[in-house]
Amino acid sequence: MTLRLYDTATRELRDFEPLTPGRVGMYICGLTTQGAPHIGHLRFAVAFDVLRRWLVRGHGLEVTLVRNVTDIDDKILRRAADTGEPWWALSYRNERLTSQALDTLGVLPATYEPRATGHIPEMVELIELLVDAGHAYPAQDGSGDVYFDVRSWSRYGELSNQDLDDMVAADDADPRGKRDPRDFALWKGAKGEEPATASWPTPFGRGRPGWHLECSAMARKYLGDTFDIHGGGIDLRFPHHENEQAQSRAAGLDFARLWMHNGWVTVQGEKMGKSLGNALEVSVLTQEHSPLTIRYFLTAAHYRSTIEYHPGSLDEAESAVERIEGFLRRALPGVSVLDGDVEVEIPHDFAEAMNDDLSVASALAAVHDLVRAGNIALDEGDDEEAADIAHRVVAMTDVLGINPLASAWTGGPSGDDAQLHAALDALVRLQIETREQARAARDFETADRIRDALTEAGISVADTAGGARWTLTGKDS
RNA sequence: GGUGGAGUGGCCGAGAGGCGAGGCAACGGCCUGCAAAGCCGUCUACACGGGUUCAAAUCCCGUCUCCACCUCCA
Repeated sequence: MTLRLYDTATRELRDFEPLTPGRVGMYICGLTTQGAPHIGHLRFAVAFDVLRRWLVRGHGLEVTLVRNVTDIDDKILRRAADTGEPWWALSYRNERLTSQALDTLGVLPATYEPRATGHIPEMVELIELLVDAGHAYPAQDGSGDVYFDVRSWSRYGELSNQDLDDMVAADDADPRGKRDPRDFALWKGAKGEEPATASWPTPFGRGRPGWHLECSAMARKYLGDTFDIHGGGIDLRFPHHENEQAQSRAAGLDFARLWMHNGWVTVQGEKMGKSLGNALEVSVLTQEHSPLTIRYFLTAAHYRSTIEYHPGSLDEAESAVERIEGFLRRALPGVSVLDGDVEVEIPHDFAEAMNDDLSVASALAAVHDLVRAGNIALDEGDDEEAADIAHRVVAMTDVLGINPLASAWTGGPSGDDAQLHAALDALVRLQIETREQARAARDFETADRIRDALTEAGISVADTAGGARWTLTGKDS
């Protein structure tokens, strides 16, 4: 089956064919280090994590995923100056926060995460290519800036389908030294008020990278002059990605073959912003909801759609997750951790949905349909069929990164957690045994008292045909 | 002004000419000592106005509303 993906550049679905058979090179932008990330910032990583998993699991491809870290820019320098913290400390602190948040959400690690500041020579090389080709020039005002000459590149605007003459120049753009106000900085000359640590020596003088150049340079270094997929948030389409593509192509590189952009997380219809951002940091949300619930919420809609966040969104996601997990726990008693098994066949309707530009919502419908079928099998006492279905559900949810039995959420079968769980299990079983005896004697008062006490302690007990089953739900439930 | 996208049942959210996606919530039933879970059923929706068609949420024309980007935003 062919994977079809929507290409922002051509605005149509295209059959995906890797440049090199069996291998895929992906570059995704967006890991911000200006501040702590909220779930809106993390959506791109979740969206492309699903793509990456499907390329591997559904198509047997070997994926090289490069996720850049733009660890220096105007905003970082400004914020650092405001607080007195060194810019590199601020940037690294936020990079670590973001990495932790991604780990929490079960996003698989990138193959590599290059930092802009570690690739100055590669950028210089690219600038020299552009200057030699007549597509870039040093600022005429002696500022040390080097600009890309948009008028020299007739294909400028091809990614975002815009005509240069229709663009509105930014009000705050400083036209000094530029041939055209829309020219953008490849390199920024050092300014007196900026810290010495924020500049590097180059043939054009001391300075620091412009915003877009690092991606062109790093994608080229790790993925080659041409690579398969470039992704990021829809807001990056212009100017960031347009400029990346312009400078790379003007330098004679083919650059990305397919562009993918994810939609927003909105709150009351508006792009999630700083004012709400603090309340929606992963570390805050995990106080009320499991990481899996948050991941489910971010995964469940199509990657190009906006996701509307409202109070209650995560409660709904939690119910859906519990439905899937509840089935797996019943169908696979005694199995506490189960990662996807490549031997298990992925159902066709699921695969077709995923191949249709990652139609996750349809794929999830396939999951839920199968969960229902599995629950029916359990009701009918067909444990073998139920277990078989459960393995398929694990395989499907694993592709989406929302497998409730994945070791990513449980921390694995070994270690302190496992020991604690085993100890707790022994204690709870004693209680359940006492309760069973009471129930057998029709002493429901005692039975309910035991169940209530366990519930109070955050342990829920449910009677099933196969005996009582307990789960740790926390004191809220 | 330019570019891209959206408006679907109580809520979230798919679909893109003809079989009621799915989830959440609610209500009724089955099961259960009770509960939880599960299963069955109910709630038959596509911004508005025209048009094309045997058939339109889906195609065409027009209108309204909303969101995003237009040079350092996931």
